[in-house]
Amino acid sequence: MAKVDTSLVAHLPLFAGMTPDALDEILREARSARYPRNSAIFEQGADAQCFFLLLHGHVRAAKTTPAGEQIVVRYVAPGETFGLAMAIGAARYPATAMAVDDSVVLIWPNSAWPRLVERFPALAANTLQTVGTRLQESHTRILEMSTQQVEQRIAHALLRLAKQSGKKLDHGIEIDFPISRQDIAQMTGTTLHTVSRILSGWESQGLVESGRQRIILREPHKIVVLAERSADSGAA
Amino acid sequence: MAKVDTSLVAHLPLFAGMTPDALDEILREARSARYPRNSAIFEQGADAQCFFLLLHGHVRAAKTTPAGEQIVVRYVAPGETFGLAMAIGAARYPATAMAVDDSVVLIWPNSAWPRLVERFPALAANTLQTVGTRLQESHTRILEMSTQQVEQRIAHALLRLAKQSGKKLDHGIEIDFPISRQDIAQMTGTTLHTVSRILSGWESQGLVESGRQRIILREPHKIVVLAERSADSGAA
DNA sequence: CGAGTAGTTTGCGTTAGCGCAAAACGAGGC
DNA sequence: GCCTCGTTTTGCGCTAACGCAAACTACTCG
Repeated sequence: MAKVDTSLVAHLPLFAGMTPDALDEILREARSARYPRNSAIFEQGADAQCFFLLLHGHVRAAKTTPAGEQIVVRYVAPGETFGLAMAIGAARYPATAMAVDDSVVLIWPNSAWPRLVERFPALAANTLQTVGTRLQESHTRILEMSTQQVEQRIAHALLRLAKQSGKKLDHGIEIDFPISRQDIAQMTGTTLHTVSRILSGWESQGLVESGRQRIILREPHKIVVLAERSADSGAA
Repeated sequence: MAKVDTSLVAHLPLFAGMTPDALDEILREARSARYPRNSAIFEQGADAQCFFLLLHGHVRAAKTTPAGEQIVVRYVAPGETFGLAMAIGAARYPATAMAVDDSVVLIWPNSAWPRLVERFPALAANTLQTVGTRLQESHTRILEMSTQQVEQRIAHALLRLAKQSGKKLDHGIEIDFPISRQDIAQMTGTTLHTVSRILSGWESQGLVESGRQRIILREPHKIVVLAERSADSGAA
């Protein structure tokens, strides 16, 4: 098994406040794996046997209803953990994780978690912080879904993606992984039709440039205005 | 300051796996306080200086938009913690907490948290579990808001409240604290008008009995059916 | 290079649920 | 016992967004 270079991950929040030795010891318990684009990393409902740290690529976590409808829980960016079912006391994965781009991950067996936490309590504290942050983001999303209309929710979603995984171009910010209208719909609680209509509208106003699984924000500032305007303030 | 009886709280998930001595030491750092009905415990945006454990009563955590709209994040039941801003790395409270019934809480200064966690790592692990559970519930709520219609969401919300804070009566289950149509609307992402219409409908079918800030589920089983039926299956 | 497939756009009819407004109700205070 | 105020109910019109269907586009694979 190839050794993981500690310098690549030392700065991550997960490892905040740890000595190089500690980090080394933690990394020794992990193996790494590569998942090609569109391959599943784990399935919702499966026994949770590992937890993951994304090194390269992008992963989509999605939840499916009994009726087969899906929502996107989040997109995982490099440096973030996912599949923490065991840390939060779940025996099964509550969502499906799929690589949306060729991805490289570190994998720890869940059996290592209790031992690591005992030896390095900072691990639990750091994880608590990230889970807490996600909880807050979740609440923000609920607030948006309750109070804003679709156009604003889409604006917020794209801005968040741009912030998390945006690649600066000279003519705007490109979202750095393949994402479909359907995906955006599943992030915002709407339909791909409505997303398509709204993006078409924005495109004709020069706010975005978009194509097949590809979105470039050309006028991020104007999209911020869209996102923040309150329900009543109308169009031109 | 009155000493807190350890036997009342020893069984709580927060203190799982702790010795009586440890528990005693933790409780020594807390003070208790009483909040009358409809009084605020902390306000969204205020400096987070304490965290809380609810002993008696019920507390509503709500988030407000800049425009003044509110959503209910959750209702806190006795035995649950709230106001954990610091544990999850936030300097300010992300929501407002208000006692919906006369309530008694334990209060720790945030300054005690790092020390307690260092001395009792199980505290961080236990908190991680509860925060993780809340995160999952949050995701479930997003899933519901995205895929279900209002009637089903209300059904789910009431069933959850009944499970968490239901009082068994011989003719049904009563939700054990004052809750208005507006509150339910803010839990489900709809308006008090729509909630009122739907509850009226249920009342005339004998599914619930409800009045001013008071709801009794008369036919919980039939409400479960409502909650679970998929979008297409129509009415009689 | 050509067929097939997955993603996107767009038109059109429908509707769930909103928003306003007004009336009815009920609990608590004086 | 009467008045007041907050909650609930209900009618009515409206519209944002859905859902279906069909056309269009652009990768991918053979």
